Amino acid sequence: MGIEFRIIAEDAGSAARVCELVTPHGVIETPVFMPVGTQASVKTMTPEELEDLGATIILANTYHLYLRPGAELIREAGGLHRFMGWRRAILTDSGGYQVFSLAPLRKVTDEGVVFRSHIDGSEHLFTPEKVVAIQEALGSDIAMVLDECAPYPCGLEEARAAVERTTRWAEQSRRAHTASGQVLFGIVQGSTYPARRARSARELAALDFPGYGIGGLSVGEPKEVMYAMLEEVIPHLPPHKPRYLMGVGSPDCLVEAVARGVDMFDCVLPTRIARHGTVFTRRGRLVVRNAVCARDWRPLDPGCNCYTCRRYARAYVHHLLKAGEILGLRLTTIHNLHFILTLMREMRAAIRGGYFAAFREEVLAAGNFCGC
RNA sequence: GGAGGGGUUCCCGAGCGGCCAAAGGGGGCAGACUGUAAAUCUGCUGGCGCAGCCUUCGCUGGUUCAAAUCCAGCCCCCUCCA
Repeated sequence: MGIEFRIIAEDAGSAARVCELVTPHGVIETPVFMPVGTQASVKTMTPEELEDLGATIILANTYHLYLRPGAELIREAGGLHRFMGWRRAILTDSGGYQVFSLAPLRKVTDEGVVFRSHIDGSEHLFTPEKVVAIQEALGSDIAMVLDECAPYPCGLEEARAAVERTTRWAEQSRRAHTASGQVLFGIVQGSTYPARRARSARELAALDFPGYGIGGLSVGEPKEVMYAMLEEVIPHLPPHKPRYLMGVGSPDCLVEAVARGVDMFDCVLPTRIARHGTVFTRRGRLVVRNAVCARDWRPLDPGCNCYTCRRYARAYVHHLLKAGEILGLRLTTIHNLHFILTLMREMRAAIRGGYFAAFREEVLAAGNFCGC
């Protein structure tokens, strides 16, 4: 029940590395960014477009797919890949994040999480075992254990309870997981407490998962705190296993996390802000929705060779966005995913080529990408 | 020609003597967004030397301490009847 994970190159000046992760649906080069397709769809994108953009793995969500259309239906379809027409790899998140994002609609107990459906209000109990079973039915390549994602800020006692529960649930999940062709990752928690983080990492490492998620970060804490937590956690994780920083996202955070040894990422930021009218450029963020772009005939990011930038001016994309045209959402999404996926490709090349330090400086010089 | 109804801040539209610079939408302007309850959410939207003052509710006069609100005349618009 292992997973093939090879280290291809390591940066001399940091913990950054290039690896290959072998899945039943292709080999993934890391550091990798996984576009988020919560409901079996990366919003506005077709699978073909995602392939063209160079995505090798995407993310889907257990909680959402369980509620609609249901795990059984997806099993009937022949699994998530066939259901959605995506040939490459899929990672399913457990629903642990919904513990955080749907806080008003759920109750956490030692047994699991009871959610009141955000769709129809019905109650559903998610236990670690059940969440594993759902993901086995979905047939993703990588499944995640149910965890308790604590909010920020979070008191020490609350954080401690959440980690202990998460670790206990991880053990139960590990035992419950039987699917071949799918691997299950554990998740490190511990809020912003170094000792909790380190302990969580050690305990999970002892459970010998094929990979490790680092969760409960980028939930509102300062970036420096997030970086500090990574430095606390990663030394305790086995070097020959993939490390996945869950929910991160912005270009600067990506390089900084890679420099600290993270291999995998997912984030809604590029796709969400795209739909809301903001795009990434080499010089920072650009709000195409704003009036300055109304008569701007340049592409979103001069020098970018994505489909959008090759064909359209800011003025046109601005108009589409103002007019509420669906194409506008698609064009900005294509651009932002291209930007992030290209950033990751360049980062891998930089690590391999021995110039990661310079590359990192260059990305940080572009400024603050997530507005905080 | 006759009978009704109506003209409100960028647009639609409420208000029908003071609590009205005027509800609510829309539009506009800006902000937020990091394992997606998110094509969403938040703020601002007459001017100024801004705890106050000035200009604004078709136009012109008038009544009143006080009018977008009442009266008179005029100008437009809509519906119906001839």
